[in-house]
Amino acid sequence: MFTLAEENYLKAIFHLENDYGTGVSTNAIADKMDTRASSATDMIQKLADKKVISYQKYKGASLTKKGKSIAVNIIRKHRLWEVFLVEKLDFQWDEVHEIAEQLEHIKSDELIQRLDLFLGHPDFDPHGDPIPDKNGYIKPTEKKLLSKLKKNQQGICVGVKESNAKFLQYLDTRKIGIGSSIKVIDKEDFDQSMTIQVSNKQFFITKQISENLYLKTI
Amino acid sequence: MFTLAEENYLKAIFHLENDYGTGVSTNAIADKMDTRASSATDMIQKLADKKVISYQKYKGASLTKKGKSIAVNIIRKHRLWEVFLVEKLDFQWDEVHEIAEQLEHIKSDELIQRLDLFLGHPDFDPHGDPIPDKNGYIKPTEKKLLSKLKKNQQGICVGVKESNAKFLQYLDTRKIGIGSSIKVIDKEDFDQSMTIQVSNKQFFITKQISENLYLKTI
DNA sequence: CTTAAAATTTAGACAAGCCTAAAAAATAAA
DNA sequence: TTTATTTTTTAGGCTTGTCTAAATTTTAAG
Repeated sequence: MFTLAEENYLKAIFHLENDYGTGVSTNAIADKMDTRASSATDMIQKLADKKVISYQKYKGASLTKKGKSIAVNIIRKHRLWEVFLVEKLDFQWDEVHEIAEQLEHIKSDELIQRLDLFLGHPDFDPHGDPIPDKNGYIKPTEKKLLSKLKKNQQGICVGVKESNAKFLQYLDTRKIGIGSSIKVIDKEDFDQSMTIQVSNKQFFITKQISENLYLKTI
Repeated sequence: MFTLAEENYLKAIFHLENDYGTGVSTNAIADKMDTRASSATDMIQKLADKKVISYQKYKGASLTKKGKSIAVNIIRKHRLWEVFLVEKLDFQWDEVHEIAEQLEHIKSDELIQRLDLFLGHPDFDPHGDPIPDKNGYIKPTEKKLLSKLKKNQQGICVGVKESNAKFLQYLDTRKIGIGSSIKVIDKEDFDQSMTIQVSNKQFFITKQISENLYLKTI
């Protein structure tokens, strides 16, 4: 069995490997976990002892098959709970992360199986991230950053890159959410700013915004 | 803020005070927490420092107003989650305790408020125990042990005293659950055994059983 | 009322998970 | 390639919550 801290480290390493490739540095882990490098080293050594990461001194860490399976399962739980919070308890999508961080550590396979059924086996969480199935399979999604789209291209919003509350609240004021259809009306070359259309309304966004919105292009 | 261990001790002390009156002994707490008396002493001292119990060396402990409010809130969360598990996820009432033990420690007032609403503000959990309201008020219930009933008296099953899985499973085989109507057909004075009737079927039970079933008498 | 037994507390240790400070290794710069 | 800088690890400590063993207090028994 794994402790809460161990689970959180495994999750962090998974996300880091996903975002920046295999072989995660001690500092990167410490950073993600908001802790010191020495603490990260301690935990890395413990996780290596438990065979959930492979690790050589000074060479960084990466998840073993077993470690990855544990991490993916935690992510599955996290995302299912987020769906529950938004769909059933009417939370806003920018309010659920912290609570799901707690709920993801509840230990009961039966619970997650039933929750999944109760929610109708959802494929995506409220941020548009795919929910791994019970075997840990993650459906590959072809999502593009809005900033990659050219003039007149369009797509469906499936998620955000940075999910800090301020940004999500900004999106809410513009009525942009998962499922919103977004079309690029115009794009300025020199600063990458865009005019976009969302459900009949057009407005202007900066590069900062377009680089943090994922679309599934049609 | 209180740690998981602290919350569990507070809950244990609450239940002990409820069942056996005020001023709970160190041994009783250690027993309930399945730990050693010395460990209980340590925690008792810490909780006294935090003003959530009042305590004098060698004299036992009891919850302060603040401590009681924390304990009741945990119990509220526990029982709401139990309702969720049974009503929404179709768990059996004997399967939910362990999971609720974990869920009760999730920290979010907003979550519990919304869960309560989602469940329709239930008054009782699946074991027939009352759910404290958000102010900590517990509706007083007049429940009697089945063993206290005389021949020909009857009542509605509202809960169990000991809720270990084996006992609950026994009840299931006899189709006894919350809401079951139970009538005492006959009672033996010498060993307190009874013949009872549950939905047209009569059967024989020992004192052990009748002392662990709570009925709301009509 | 004095002693024996039981209950409780204290003392000292240990694992988990964190910290700071210092040492060692790897990488970058001159 | 030698030095300086950054990264990583080690060493030693701290807190939480647990333990055993020993000391103390309370309660029960004679």
